[in-house]
Amino acid sequence: MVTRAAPASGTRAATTAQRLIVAAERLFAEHGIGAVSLRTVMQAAGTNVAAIHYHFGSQEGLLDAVLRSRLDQVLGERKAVLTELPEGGITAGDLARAFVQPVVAVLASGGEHWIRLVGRLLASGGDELGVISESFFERNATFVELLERVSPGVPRRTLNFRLTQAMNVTLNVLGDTERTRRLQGPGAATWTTDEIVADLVGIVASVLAGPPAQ
Amino acid sequence: MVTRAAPASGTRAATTAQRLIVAAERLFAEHGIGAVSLRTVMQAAGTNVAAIHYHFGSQEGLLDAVLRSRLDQVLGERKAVLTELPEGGITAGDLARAFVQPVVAVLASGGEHWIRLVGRLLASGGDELGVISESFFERNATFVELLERVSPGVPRRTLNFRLTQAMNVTLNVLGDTERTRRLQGPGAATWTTDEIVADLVGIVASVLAGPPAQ
DNA sequence: GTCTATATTCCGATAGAC
DNA sequence: GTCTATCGGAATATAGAC
Repeated sequence: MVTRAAPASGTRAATTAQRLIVAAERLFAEHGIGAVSLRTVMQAAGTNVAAIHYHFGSQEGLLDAVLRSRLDQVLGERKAVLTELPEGGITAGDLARAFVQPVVAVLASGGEHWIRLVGRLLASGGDELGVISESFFERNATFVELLERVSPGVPRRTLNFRLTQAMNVTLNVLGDTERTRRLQGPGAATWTTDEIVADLVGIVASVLAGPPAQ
Repeated sequence: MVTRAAPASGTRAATTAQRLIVAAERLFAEHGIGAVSLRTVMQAAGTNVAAIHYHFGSQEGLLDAVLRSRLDQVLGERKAVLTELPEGGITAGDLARAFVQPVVAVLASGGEHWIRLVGRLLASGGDELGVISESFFERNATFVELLERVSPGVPRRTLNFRLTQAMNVTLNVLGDTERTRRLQGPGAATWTTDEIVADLVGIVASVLAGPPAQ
């Protein structure tokens, strides 16, 4: 039932709880939460049904553990990136890079499935995001303040709206880079992840800066 | 098994097949496809399990029928909107309005659940989109050509990328307007749908026009 | 902590009466 | 076309041995 913290680096073998989280992360991302049975997770993790109930209590507890497993990394990266921004003269491009970077960091550390899962939950509209929702999405206060400097006079409601959709786009793109490539046509097969990130930052900068004058 | 066309307007009562589609559309949108059992759908539609198998053959056939149920409307609206665009001097704002309008039309005719469902499937990354995928997303050829006039010199891959994300944002916003309001803070409770659409068009125009100069 | 065995409920799909 | 009844299997969850 109790969710343990990640072990110190250098630990030899993955514990049963860790293997369950890794397996659930992938299966939830690929097939959706409701479509994955505990038996499937248990089988992928090489253990038995009782282990899931012992460690996480229920299906919901398992999802919660999966979401928490990379939350600290994102929040820490977000905080670090914000303090590194210069005091004045921030452009929309600067903000876009700072906004996308924490998710890129998760991707680089093998968290593509986590990103896709969170993107799925964001698109689902339900309250399954649980822990994630408040600490990850709604608490964008610092970003909103910085965004106000870039776009003075724009109502706060609109700035929040742009931030929400910037996050939506970021998760949708980075949550499945292979599909992102596939959707852009046959010529995009050699698109590197760095190039995708660069184009993504461009879109996020567009969203944050607001519509062009007509 | 056979999916019938929508009845002529003026038909008095909804058929069993129609009630099943309506119920499945809502349940799939709210809880995800994999999380909805045929028994839940059957109960919401006020019929029995055998009816679903009789009309749609299987769970997959039911999803297919739900997706098709509003596809013609979107495709027709898309075609109409494109032919109404002026020959020359198109702005990114013009394109954004033309891009969003068909989805707004679906929303206005009670299709919010359908939009949310399609948005869910787009975020899921699987191939469950089936019929929708080719005719709705990938065949953006006309839009890409128009976009090339607005943004000359930009690689086609990037234009496709922008269109994909424009659709992602559109579905995410219009698929749950109540949540869109909620996410923008307590002050947004009185946001009308028309105001949301106006801000959405602004974001889509930003995405289509590309990042601002820095 | 990890396993097997099991209790109980629910699932998709079909058969057959009407 | 619509219903009841039912089959075979899979689901969550727990009990209890080790």
